Amino acid sequence: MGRGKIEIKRIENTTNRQVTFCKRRNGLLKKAYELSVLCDAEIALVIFSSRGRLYEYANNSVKATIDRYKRANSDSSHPASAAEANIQYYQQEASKLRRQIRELQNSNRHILGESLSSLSFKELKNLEGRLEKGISRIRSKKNEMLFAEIEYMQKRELELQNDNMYLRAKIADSERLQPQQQQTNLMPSSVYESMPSGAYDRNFLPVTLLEPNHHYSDQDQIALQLV
Amino acid sequence: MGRGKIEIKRIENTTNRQVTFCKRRNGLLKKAYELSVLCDAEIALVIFSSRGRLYEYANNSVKATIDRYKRANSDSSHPASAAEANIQYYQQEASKLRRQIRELQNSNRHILGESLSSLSFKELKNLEGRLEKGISRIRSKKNEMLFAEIEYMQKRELELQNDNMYLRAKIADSERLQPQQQQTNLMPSSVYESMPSGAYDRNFLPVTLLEPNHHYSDQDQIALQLV
DNA sequence: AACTATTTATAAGA
DNA sequence: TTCTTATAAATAGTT
Repeated sequence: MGRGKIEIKRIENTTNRQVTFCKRRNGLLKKAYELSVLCDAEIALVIFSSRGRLYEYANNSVKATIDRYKRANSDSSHPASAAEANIQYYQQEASKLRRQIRELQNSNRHILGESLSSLSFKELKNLEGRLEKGISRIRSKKNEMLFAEIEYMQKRELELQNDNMYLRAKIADSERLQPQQQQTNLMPSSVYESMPSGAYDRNFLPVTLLEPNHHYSDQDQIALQLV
Repeated sequence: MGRGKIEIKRIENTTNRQVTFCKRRNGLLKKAYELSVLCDAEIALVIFSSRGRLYEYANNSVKATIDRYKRANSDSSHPASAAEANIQYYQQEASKLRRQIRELQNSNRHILGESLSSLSFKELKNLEGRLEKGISRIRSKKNEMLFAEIEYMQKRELELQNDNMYLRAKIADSERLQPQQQQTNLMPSSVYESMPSGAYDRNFLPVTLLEPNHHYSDQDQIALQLV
């Protein structure tokens, strides 16, 4: 594969041999990986370069696969030791778990509209239905959060109005008791009086976005635009 | 490398997976051989198919190379017994896999609109977007299948019409040659003549639902109502 | 480390 | 399974 064809025999030129080793080693490792994934095979690959450097690939672990190799070669005759039995157990466990993961990943992919080719029309229709239900639940949840936030803000508004009234009453009192003092700016006109109150007829509402498990203080407010 | 590109993920279709395994296994063994010869490397390759069959390649011997591998790995760290190391490895592996499963299950649940309480508003919005994309992909796929089916039916209709014309011509011929015989019912009026032909102005169309990887015969047709 | 002309591998179909 | 063929991927030789 390349500019020219080469015979399969030892490459005598050292540099050339090293470069080719590097390229083909990577190729081989990649192919081993692909085979293991595509075909669900257990693979162990150990490579020593001519200068003794070690490279390896294994989808499980080289040791585990080699153990299995030894067992497979030993004719299944002699009884497995306790340790081996243990290892077998864990290997089975792991492969069960991997299968489960594959299934979940598939289902996840399907739900997000990927790898759909393997599905039948009926399955697609089913999936569509489930997605629609999911999306509507998510929207409900969003709405719920928004309304909770609005409610919170309305309560807060009332509190502030009450405080406000109380403060103004207090100021009015103090004016009555000491009318000779200058008090021009002590009683600002309230924002709440200069616009129609009540949240329902607002088109835009800055709300604090409630974060779950977050303790609120007046400092950390986030403006959120209702869409 | 082939008629189409494939994703590197487990091939779900069993036959397909086995065929691919056979081809790629041979490819991998060949590559391992070539690397060992070209670059004077020591290689051991062990492959277990998903059904447990063993394939191997080694230029020296698997055991010798594995021994060298063990020696190469054993300096530096203290030599825990192979069995112990294995068990540790698998225990870690299993717990990693279980965590992964939990995460996937969570994500799956969220996608279907369950267990939403732990999500923030922003995460919900994000999720909504992904679901919308997913649903639109699913709908595209459904449409694609329906259109493919319609196209197939249109082709089939044309074929049948042609056959029909051919048969009627033949009957007409035979009538001309043997006008003395009774032939009252030999030439039925065609369905295709008694209704406006062409699929475009139909509101309802019975279609065969193409199932992927299914070999079609005229026997297994499924009526599908277009919605 | 890139680049590319070729060779190889292989996916899909028969 | 095995063969064929169109296409994707790997890589030999070069810069």
